Amino acid sequence: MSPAIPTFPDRVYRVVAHIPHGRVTTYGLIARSLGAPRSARMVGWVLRRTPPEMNLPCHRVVNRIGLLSGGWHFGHPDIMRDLLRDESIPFRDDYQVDLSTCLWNPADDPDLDSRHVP
DNA sequence: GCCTTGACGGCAA
DNA sequence: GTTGCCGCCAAGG
Repeated sequence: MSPAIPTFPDRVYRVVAHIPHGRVTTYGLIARSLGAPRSARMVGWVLRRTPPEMNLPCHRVVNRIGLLSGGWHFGHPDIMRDLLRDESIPFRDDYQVDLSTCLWNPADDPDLDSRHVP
């Protein structure tokens, strides 16, 4: 049978699904954990096409400075901001989270096999 | 079939 | 410290 090679979107979904409650990560960290440190943009492209049926915590993904760059994709940045605030995620500004205390690195999760084979 | 945009990031000037 | 450009890959006009 087909080995079911995990596609790029599948890997992104898996990482996002493993983001702990009350924590956030960045597009760059996700891309880097997938072995494509320069494809952070692709992560955002994948998340934009994320089916809502997956119920992925895509609101826990922010850019490298903690800004809710994808807030408008939830209808309004306030929606994303409210979701994060509901998880007690500290905010530095109205639309910027404090990565210093809630940043989560996918590579730090032992459950994730983010090791890319040569 | 070509050009522009896009939920980004790193580096140079 | 700020501003701008390039890279990456795909979809839309």
